[in-house]
Amino acid sequence: MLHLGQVDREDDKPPYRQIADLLRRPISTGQWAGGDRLPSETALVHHFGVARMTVRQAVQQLRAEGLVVSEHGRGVFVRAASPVRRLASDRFVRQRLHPPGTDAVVEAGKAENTPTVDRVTATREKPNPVVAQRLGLTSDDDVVVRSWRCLADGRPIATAVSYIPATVAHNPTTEQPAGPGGIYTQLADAGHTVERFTEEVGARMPTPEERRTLTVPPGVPVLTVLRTAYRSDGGAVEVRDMLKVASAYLLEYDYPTR
Amino acid sequence: MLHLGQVDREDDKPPYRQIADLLRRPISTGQWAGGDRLPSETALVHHFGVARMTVRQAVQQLRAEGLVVSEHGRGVFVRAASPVRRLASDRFVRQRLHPPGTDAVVEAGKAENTPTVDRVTATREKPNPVVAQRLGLTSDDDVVVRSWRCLADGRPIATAVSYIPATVAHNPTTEQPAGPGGIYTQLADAGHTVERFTEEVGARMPTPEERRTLTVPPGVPVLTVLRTAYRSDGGAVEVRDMLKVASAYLLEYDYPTR
DNA sequence: GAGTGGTCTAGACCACCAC
DNA sequence: TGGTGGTCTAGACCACTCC
Repeated sequence: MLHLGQVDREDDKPPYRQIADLLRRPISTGQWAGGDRLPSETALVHHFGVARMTVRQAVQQLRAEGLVVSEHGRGVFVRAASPVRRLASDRFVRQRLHPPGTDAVVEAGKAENTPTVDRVTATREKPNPVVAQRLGLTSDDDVVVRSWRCLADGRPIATAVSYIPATVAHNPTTEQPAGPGGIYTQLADAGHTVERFTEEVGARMPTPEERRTLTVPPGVPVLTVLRTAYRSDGGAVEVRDMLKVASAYLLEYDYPTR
Repeated sequence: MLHLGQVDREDDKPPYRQIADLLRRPISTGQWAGGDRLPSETALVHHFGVARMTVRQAVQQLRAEGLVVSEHGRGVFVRAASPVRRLASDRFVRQRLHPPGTDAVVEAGKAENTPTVDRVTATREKPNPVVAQRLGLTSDDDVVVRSWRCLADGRPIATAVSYIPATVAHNPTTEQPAGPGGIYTQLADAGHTVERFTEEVGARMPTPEERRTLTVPPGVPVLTVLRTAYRSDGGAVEVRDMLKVASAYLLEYDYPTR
């Protein structure tokens, strides 16, 4: 237990908040490092002299902040400060466009991250209003829809859904579930060289289903990235809807003043 | 109450999750619109035939997802889908640099948002390691630190801290707490015309203190934006550390393929 | 089997809000 | 004043993990 303080029943702040504060301190100072186990709930109950629900509420608070993760039957653990992946937009695109090979993500961090892709699907559908608007289509046109999931070292870190007008993607090579790596290259081969991207970046909490798909612990938000790719004539050739586990990504952008 | 289903005690899924699912449905379908009040806890207790703590756990789940907010003594309300602000990076910069006047943020949404700034501070400090590295300084150099808080219609939506080398900012005009609007203009006047920016964008849950400063309800993450401004000679003239309420922002970037 | 967290119950008192 | 959510208690049983 070490030096954890005590709850002050005179204080206005409710006990569960005080306990959360007391637990947060050794975490933020690094006394408890990533991976360390917190004292068990029963230990905390005895130490603070409160009911178990009160301790649980404090821990729940820390979970919501993303500071700890609890594992059923094992304990509550300080979340390891996850190595941040960098997605350098420009290099990212260059690598994707020039060597047709390598896919996924360029990262500046440790090289042991092995990016893989699974859950690849490819269908032909009518576009939803947002996609239709961005691609300059009507709801009668067809779009080729591809989706996949990105993993690093086998752990899911992102999902993506790509929409391409059927008039652009009717080329058989792009019709196959080609994986994310080659889409822009294939578009270029088909005469649709991408010249410019826009990205709209936001963040929110994942839905329970997204949490399952990405296996993110509670308290970690997702970055939402909606990318549109344009040809030099200004026509949009792809809309890509991406969801990235926030703790695994740092998006990098570089732009001139004018 | 309408058509809310019932809990299936045979189901593996614990009752509180089932209840959360049942409550989520009318919210996501729009049957309960933003601002609508959910049935009271006691009503839900009677309807589902469970203990109050079980209902509270379900509601807590929805709160963590940011779907609802609870107000002490009034009820639990569906969160209004907040009007999204757009920060168009390029226009944003152009407006700031050319007409020295207008500050804050360019937004494409409704025009009734009146951006204001408060809690402006300006000090002179030694840089922390991250800032020193980015500005190419040592920990012995001085930086001029400015911080402020951005509000829209009086509601806090972002905080920012700006670091400028004292050698750049020693000009008295930039020494004053000038507010965020004019910094780049003032730098240009002082001969440090900014040519290029990089931004690193991430997301995380706010700390309790950040929650207080930004008055964000639980369940809403913050976007972290670290911007570095460069002169044409490649020298960094400013590092700006920004925190934006995720539900109020959509960051927009536009970049070419190469 | 012992220890852990996950879930649930049936109460209790309090603070806040609207009427 | 009555209804709302906020907090707390003192139990209970379960599922999971590790030995």
